[in-house]
Amino acid sequence: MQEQYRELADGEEVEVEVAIAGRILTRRVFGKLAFFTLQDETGTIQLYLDKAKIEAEMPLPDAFNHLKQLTDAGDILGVKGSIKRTEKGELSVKVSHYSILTKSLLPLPDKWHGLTDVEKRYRQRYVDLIVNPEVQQTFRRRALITASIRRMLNLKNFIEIETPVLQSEAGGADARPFVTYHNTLEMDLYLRIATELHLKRLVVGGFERVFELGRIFRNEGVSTRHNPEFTSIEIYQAYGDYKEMMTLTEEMITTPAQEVLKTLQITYQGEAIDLTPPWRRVTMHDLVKEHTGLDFAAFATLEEAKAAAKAAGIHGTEDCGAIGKLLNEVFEQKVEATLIQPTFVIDYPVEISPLAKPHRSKPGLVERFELFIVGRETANGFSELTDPIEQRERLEAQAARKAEGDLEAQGVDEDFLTALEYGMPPTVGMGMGIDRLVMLLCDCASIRDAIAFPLLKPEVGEA
RNA sequence: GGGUCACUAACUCAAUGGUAGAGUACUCGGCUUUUAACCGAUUUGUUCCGGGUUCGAGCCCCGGGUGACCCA
Repeated sequence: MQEQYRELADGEEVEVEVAIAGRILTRRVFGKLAFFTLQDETGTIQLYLDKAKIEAEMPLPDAFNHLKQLTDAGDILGVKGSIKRTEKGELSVKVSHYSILTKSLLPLPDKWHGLTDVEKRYRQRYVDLIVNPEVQQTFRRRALITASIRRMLNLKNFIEIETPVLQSEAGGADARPFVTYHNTLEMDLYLRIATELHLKRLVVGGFERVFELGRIFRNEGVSTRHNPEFTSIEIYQAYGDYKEMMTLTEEMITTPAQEVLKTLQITYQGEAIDLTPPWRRVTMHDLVKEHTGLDFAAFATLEEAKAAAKAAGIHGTEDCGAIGKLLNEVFEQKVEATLIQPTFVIDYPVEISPLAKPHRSKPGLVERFELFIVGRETANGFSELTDPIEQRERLEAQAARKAEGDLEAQGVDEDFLTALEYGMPPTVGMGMGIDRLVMLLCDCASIRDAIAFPLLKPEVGEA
């Protein structure tokens, strides 16, 4: 409505009948005249409430005083009237009829300072949404972003299939699962920690382009970048390789950026980010060399590499039992935080990539990429291991760690191995955290600003 | 897991170890062009919880809770 009557001059009126409803945000009341600010989903508009007009039009005696006395900020009001831009330039609905639709029993937070207590904003998100319009905008954008990704993938003939949340074996990632119990089956079930193993079953079944955008659960701590339930997208493409998947990953971020933000030049926490593709693709070896001078291709032994890394100021080198792990350690300590602009780090050591297929030409490496933006891992993809025998060995190694007490290790998913034994086509897969993507595109400092109802401990005396 | 900080009225915030306060909101009165309207009046409390020190604790000490930030 603000848009529709943009051209209306100050003091000018239009004889149309409009009807709107919304929440009263502020009230400015005089003897025989009042101004309310009304908010609905699309924005705010002023109500011009003239005693003479209302009482001429409404049958209720003393209608104006009723309105003055019975309404508070926070109430939901429906009105009919005409359009007028006031002498002070504020577009208003000149009210002829009103109806109090819902009474608010609790007062709204301070109209000037608003609700700033972070804890209260998360605990009572409904109040946060009423008084902080930018919060609504984030969740509106989040919905548009996921819709955009789905639309784009559907156009490329990817289909979304929902896979089980309740699983008898939680696999596909290294993480502690949530455990629950099925009463009639008398068995423990786990909430999924990834969608990977079921989506791969679908690839075996003949779905060549499949994805799922959905909630997964990991039984871990809470921080500005972690919420125990979060949303991921995993996507699998048969007969594709990691280079194609990198291009698709670019599109999965630039498409929503372009459609929702209308730009590829974004700002995250004051840092300018250019999303214009193609993004830099660089090997982990080259990046480490670039930032530290260490050339891991030149080291003949683990001991030699450790000594060099230690000299370069890397800590925790003793825990690295393989050259690949050491390389990754150096990468994490010296390179990761510097990758502000979108960068695909490629060709990972096999030691830290248990589910990825060996590199076609570089021994000891796998065809894997991770996407970094603002120093954070944003996506992870690789050509999938399809060999059922090797997969069994790797899962059994995991199960052994689990038996030794590693709570994040996976068990053996026998049915998944059976699926692989029927034969899985060469496939590339990719996973991306939707909450972190929303954080990036909506400039959220905390993951809690990208999740409507983040997990909080109950307050004492509550619940 | 470790460290730092915060928690006082519905909201935003004050209060040297000495009577718990202001603004907003709410309630009442006045006002026909406001934009945090204004003017006047009234009211608003488990100072996060539990101990301790003290003649006296919102403030100091110990323990706990919730949250924020940083680190691992």
